[in-house]
Amino acid sequence: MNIAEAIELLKEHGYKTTGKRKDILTFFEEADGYRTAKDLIQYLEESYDGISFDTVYRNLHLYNEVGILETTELNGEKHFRMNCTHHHHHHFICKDCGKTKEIEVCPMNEVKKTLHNYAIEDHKFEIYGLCPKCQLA
Amino acid sequence: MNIAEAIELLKEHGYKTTGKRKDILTFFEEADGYRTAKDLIQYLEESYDGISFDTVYRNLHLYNEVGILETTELNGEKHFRMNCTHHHHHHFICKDCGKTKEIEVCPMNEVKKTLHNYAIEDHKFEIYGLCPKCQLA
DNA sequence: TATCATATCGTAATGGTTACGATTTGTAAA
DNA sequence: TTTACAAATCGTAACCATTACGATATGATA
Repeated sequence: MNIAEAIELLKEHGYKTTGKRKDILTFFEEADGYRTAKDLIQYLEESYDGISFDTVYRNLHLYNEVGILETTELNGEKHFRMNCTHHHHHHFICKDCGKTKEIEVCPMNEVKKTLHNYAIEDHKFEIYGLCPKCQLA
Repeated sequence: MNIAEAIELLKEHGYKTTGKRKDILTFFEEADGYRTAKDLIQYLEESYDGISFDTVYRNLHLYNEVGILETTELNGEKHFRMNCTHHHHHHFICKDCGKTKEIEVCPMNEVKKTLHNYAIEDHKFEIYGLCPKCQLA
């Protein structure tokens, strides 16, 4: 998902294009990994003095709903990243910088065989640790 | 992990055995699935009027540290269950009742092959949905 | 049974998130 | 281009799970 696609998606859903919304997209495009609401607020405050929590959280939820962002919970805090739409995969997540590496392995087909009569709605497979760069730092 | 093992484990680590600590163990043994701090407080208040948050959370953390409980985060709230010590496995978790079913599949060996130079510290593989009982209810 | 480290209490503080009335601003129609 | 209005944002308070702390009570050991 890139910025142009995201703006198009918002328009399709009838949402307005505002400066802040564009800046939020820019932030996540540059981030290339998971970021928190706090990270985003810090970024936006450079351009907008006194940005409202309401604006930040409302847009994060909106973006998540329409599929621009995906989210995961780490240490009691929600983290967001640009959605990878192309195909199903999972992530290695660096605990230090938040950057992710795609993992192609998904064991769900195998798992489904062992879960007769269970209604599977969702699954989460994440690997945590330090990326090569952050090990050196 | 059963209650006797857990109490033994606490003693080994030099922690005292109190009525509340035993009751917390009873709660989780009967629970047979993931429960929140709130659930536990509700249970303890039946026997102890005005139980302190401090007591509840301190003991939950303690139990997690010594390996009596394992924990996961669902919907922004920490959930705890008795630790399954016997072997490495993952869980299907029912969104309704919190009960779990063990999943023997673990794709980490395969994943490790694709993560050269990454320092893997941890991983999470969980399946969410409704168990057979909760689908009927 | 005396001692003392540990456990608990009562409650306030913290941190992330949500909510809301008032105000501003894109957008599309006139 | 102006108007009209729904949507977006602001400023701030409330919410909820969790953490923290000084004072008090209580298991465990000697």
